[in-house]
Amino acid sequence: MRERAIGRLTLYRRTLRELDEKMTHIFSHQLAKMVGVSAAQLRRDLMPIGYEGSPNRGYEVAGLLASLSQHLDGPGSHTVALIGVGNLGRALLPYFTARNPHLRVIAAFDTDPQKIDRIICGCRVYALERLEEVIAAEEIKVAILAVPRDTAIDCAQRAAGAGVTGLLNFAPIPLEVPRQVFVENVDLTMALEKVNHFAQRTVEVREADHTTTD
Amino acid sequence: MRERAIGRLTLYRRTLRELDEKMTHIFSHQLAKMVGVSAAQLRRDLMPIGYEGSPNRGYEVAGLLASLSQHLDGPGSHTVALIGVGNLGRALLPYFTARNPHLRVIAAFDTDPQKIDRIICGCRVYALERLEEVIAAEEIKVAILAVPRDTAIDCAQRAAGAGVTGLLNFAPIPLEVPRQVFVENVDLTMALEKVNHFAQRTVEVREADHTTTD
DNA sequence: GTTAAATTGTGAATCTTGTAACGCAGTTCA
DNA sequence: TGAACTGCGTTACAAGATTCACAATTTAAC
Repeated sequence: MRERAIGRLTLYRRTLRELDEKMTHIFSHQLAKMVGVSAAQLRRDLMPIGYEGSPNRGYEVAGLLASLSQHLDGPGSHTVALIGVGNLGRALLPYFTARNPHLRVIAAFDTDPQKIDRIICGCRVYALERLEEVIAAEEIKVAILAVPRDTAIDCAQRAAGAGVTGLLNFAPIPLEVPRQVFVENVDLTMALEKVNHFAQRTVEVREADHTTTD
Repeated sequence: MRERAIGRLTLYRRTLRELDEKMTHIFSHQLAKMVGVSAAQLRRDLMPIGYEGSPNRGYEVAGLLASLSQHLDGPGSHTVALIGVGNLGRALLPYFTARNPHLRVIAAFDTDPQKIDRIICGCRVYALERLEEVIAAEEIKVAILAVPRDTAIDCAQRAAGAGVTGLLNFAPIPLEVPRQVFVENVDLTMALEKVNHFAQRTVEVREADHTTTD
């Protein structure tokens, strides 16, 4: 399925989870508004998962939820490793732990001896040398990469070699991994600079508007 | 200009900044590889900014850098506000401060009395009530929204009302702001779940491969 | 049982994004 | 000098995503 759509499916699921006890049915336009997409897009996204709503009653919340989860989660483990426990890593740990009980971060890795063997948010920090060992033993398939840029490529390759098939990469550098490994890049600096660009442009537009209407 | 392309322009600039002292010229395919895009796409992205490279010598690093910055940064202030100094906010502050000297986070806001008036990473934390006042006084145009979901919409509206025209939103909820305000949503939970989905799928594919080749 | 209202699922159209191809201009080397 | 490279800028094309529009369908009301 198309990548963007999968991302939105997770949003639908998250929203539905909160609705689950409040209502039994929901219309596409209602759910769409809560998530911030158009109703047409939501319906199109749902098409491939095969769950059908009924006209005049919409989707059954529980049923759609189950159907979404079945499609989103595979048969695998749903455990995650965090590589790099720096500033960002230490923030991501409680962030994900608090939000998603289904996806547990069960192992972290760092080179700092101060951090090794400590337990943060219920997650043990291992020495980076033990990356392959622990990932293989726990059969972890997903890793969050929050290491400095210079070590990112190496860490990614080692993780992939140990069996990881999905990477959430915060390092601003293209990773080099086998094609079957899925990589999602999150570049926060890029995002902020992009916002800045359009924010500045809006200032110009506003000023232009001002002068023309003046 | 197209939104995706602007994001890539920031990547080109960032990479060029590091190259600036190492080499005077660079070819499109070299820079493209460092950033992780195709050479054709890079050249295409550069088209609208009007900077011309020369065949057989490529682009002049310093010149392209200047041209990029001129197009990316507007005439405005280049200052940023951080709204919400929780786990994520406290991590983002040093993250952005360390990485981008051009884009300075100069004000943070929170409701926690413990944090108010403290200075973190050279950035003062104000009471949330003073949001409008400080943003207007400092003429801040860009804000990072790292508050709990329930307060995000309200904070966004207040920021927009005070003159902010660009928002980097980490709250997993659609904001309601005037159309001219640019919003970039970063949903970390969605990103991780997306990675998980494709990681699990890869496991299936691998197993399928295994059985067929077996 | 029939009608009316509302919503779904989906084909077609539109818009956006990425890729490939190609002419052109410098540069090098004979 | 000119012939052959090499890489740039641009245009044309393909792929992908989003929106539009509407027939089909279900329920509620009468």
